[in-house]
Amino acid sequence: MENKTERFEKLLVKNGLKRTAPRLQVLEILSGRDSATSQPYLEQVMGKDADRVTLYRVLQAFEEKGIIHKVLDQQGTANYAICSDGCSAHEHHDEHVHFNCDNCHKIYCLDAVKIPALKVPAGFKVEHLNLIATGVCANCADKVN
Amino acid sequence: MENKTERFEKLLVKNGLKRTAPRLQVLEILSGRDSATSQPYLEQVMGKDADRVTLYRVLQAFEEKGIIHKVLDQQGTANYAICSDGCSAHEHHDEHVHFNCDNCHKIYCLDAVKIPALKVPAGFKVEHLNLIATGVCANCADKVN
DNA sequence: ATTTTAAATGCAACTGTATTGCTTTTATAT
DNA sequence: ATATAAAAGCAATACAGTTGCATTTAAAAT
Repeated sequence: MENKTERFEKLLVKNGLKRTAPRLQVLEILSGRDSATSQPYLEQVMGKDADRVTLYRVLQAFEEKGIIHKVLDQQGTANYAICSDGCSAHEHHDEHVHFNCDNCHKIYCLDAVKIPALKVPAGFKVEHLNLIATGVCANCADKVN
Repeated sequence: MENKTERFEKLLVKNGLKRTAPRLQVLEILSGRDSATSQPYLEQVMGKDADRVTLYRVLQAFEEKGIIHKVLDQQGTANYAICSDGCSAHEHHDEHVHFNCDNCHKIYCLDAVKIPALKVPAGFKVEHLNLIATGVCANCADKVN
């Protein structure tokens, strides 16, 4: 079995992106997390390994190539999670529900929960659906009484 | 028939808020719009009639009293729209779908379109649902051919 | 009508997220 | 080994939103 770094390197090359240290490190971090990740978080854990601006640009490049997808938290901060298979630069297939925990503020991708189709008023043309549920996540259920 | 300003004044008093010029003016503006409104927009149209901070505080007070509800646009900026009847400080009943136009960037409240109930994984407890559809609105349909 | 007072406004400074322009470095192709 | 286009680094800036504090004012009390 090939190791993780090799997989990430192939992923970059496949998308026409150079194999650089900041990019590999971001992929490493994102893949090790169970919830969506923001630039400020990456900046904090990576310290001087990467410039603030580099992180923003890495995230933007990954999103454009369909490697990660963006979801805003309740403060309006962008958070990113690795896309499930089937996403590409041309088309994102990430129309699953996101869950925003009021307690720990993590954002989970509920990949199994799809967003139902919607009937909108005449004239409106829906391109994408974005459903964010807020509440208490499974990990916090105990702590919150 | 009582005039609009009288209605707004009663609305403020009913919610224990003083009848001030900035508040009345914000209600006036919000009621005259067909889409959700941001602080920066209010600041722009009101000019020196109200301080930036005052507008933020007015919007916050209105939201707490259930007079308006908040919806984030795709950039994460807060936008506000007047609540339909039935909202109060204790409970918001604004779980309708919001529509974010990719062309004019307006945010519409589709009051008629309710968010369907959702089945989430065990352990997660859903408190609120927030569904934003993006695409092209009825007004822009022609322009975008 | 005048005074009192709690609430609201205005102003200045600040925080945090994100972006832009430009220079330097580096991965990859030649 | 060299050339070059892409990426990273750095500085400055934009923009939404917040906080602390002094001043003003709506509404209540006298």
